[in-house]
Amino acid sequence: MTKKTISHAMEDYLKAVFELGEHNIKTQDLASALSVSPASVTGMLKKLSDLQLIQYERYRGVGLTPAGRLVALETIRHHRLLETYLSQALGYEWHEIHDEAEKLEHVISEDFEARISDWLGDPTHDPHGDPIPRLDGSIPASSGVPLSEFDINTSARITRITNQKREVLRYFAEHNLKPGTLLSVKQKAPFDGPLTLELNNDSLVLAFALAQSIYATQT
Amino acid sequence: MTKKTISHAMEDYLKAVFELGEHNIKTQDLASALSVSPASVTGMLKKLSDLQLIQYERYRGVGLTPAGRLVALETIRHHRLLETYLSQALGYEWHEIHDEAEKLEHVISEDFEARISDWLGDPTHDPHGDPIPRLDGSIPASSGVPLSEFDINTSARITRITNQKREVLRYFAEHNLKPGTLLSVKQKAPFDGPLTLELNNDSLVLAFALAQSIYATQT
DNA sequence: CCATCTTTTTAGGCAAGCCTAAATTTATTT
DNA sequence: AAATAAATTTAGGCTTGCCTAAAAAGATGG
Repeated sequence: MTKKTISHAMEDYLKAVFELGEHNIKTQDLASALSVSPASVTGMLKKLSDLQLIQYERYRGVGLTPAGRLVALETIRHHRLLETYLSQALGYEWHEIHDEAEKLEHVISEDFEARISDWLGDPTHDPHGDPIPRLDGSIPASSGVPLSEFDINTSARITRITNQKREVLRYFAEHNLKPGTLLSVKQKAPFDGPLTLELNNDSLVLAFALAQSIYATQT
Repeated sequence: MTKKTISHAMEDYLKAVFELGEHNIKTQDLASALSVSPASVTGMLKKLSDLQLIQYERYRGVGLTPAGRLVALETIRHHRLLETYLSQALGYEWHEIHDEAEKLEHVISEDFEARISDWLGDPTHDPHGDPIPRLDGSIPASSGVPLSEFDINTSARITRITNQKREVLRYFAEHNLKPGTLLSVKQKAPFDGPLTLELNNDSLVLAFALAQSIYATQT
């Protein structure tokens, strides 16, 4: 069991491959996901391939090996546990947690990970509703469909927010659009137009694209 | 106010200069403190000097500028707040906190720092009794003299442990030799020989060198 | 005061990760 | 099927932070 050294940059690449779909990921997708040039991606892919963390044939896409998948999941587990901890233990606002977690995720020990998971009661989902991978690499189930797909006049409970943009998250937070919140879809304008929601005894009009990033289950 | 970028390595160098006494620090001292070659130290000193963080003339010693001192204190503040937080919020054992804090100190945001300081009630000293520098760069006062200097049959309260070695800290922790603990010095063998202490209704014989790293005030 | 010893610096290198510019390969269009 | 376009890789460079080996400066003792 020779545990190779995996750099922070490598963790970021593996995480990005996972988040882009695990298989058949293209150089350019990684480049833009990581804000790095395509040439840099090629270089790193070679290293990751040598370490057997990805499957890579030049000019074809790239995919995670089981070992690489585990590293990605471990990193994501760190990230989501940290987000949850920052939010619950230190009172971070919901839209502020991402950047701090992004820096800490590469640095914390397994011991730290275990302690915050324990403190939190081994949560299965983070404040955005994203599932927190388990130590064995399995992923807790998530429920819900995008709000944009709901029928008119149905009540729903938000389960997950997939939008990552700071400003959008801040806006969502302001309007209490976060996991757990109850609402109902009042109107849907045609041709993928805005939805009119009712929540907090108030009504809110939401762009279609934003409604696509809010998942909910019918109640 | 052009805030230059200061790398983690630079923070470590500045912290080391501070901890070695702030002024007249020699290349070799830094090299061994940082487990790095003397040549590497020279290289880094040049960079820090260009950034006006240290005063440096080749072949002479090195000292901190006011700006460098602030960076060092900021880093130490992070470290000691983290040690305190890990210990109090996450139940870390007293001897386990150093390594984790060492990694986190370079990564946390000012916001994180403020939040844990607040959670802790703005503590002035960390679990080892080391003072936590304030935001303005001032350093809370510490009291106590080494146990080795106490007279026989005096009672004392431990205020600080300056020993850094993991195994020693573990040993101290086992015997409850930590800040706050009450004890009395029963015997002192001559020629800097071991001290016999009484604490926890038990007696303990302690090497002179170890007693030098335990500070206490008379009670 | 000079020869030796120690400390420090210079010189030259290496690995990570990134870059741009120039091939090269694959994909698409006509 | 060629021509063009797009994606990817190669080539060559840069910075950071470390290294070793050799040169230079400073300290010391006879």
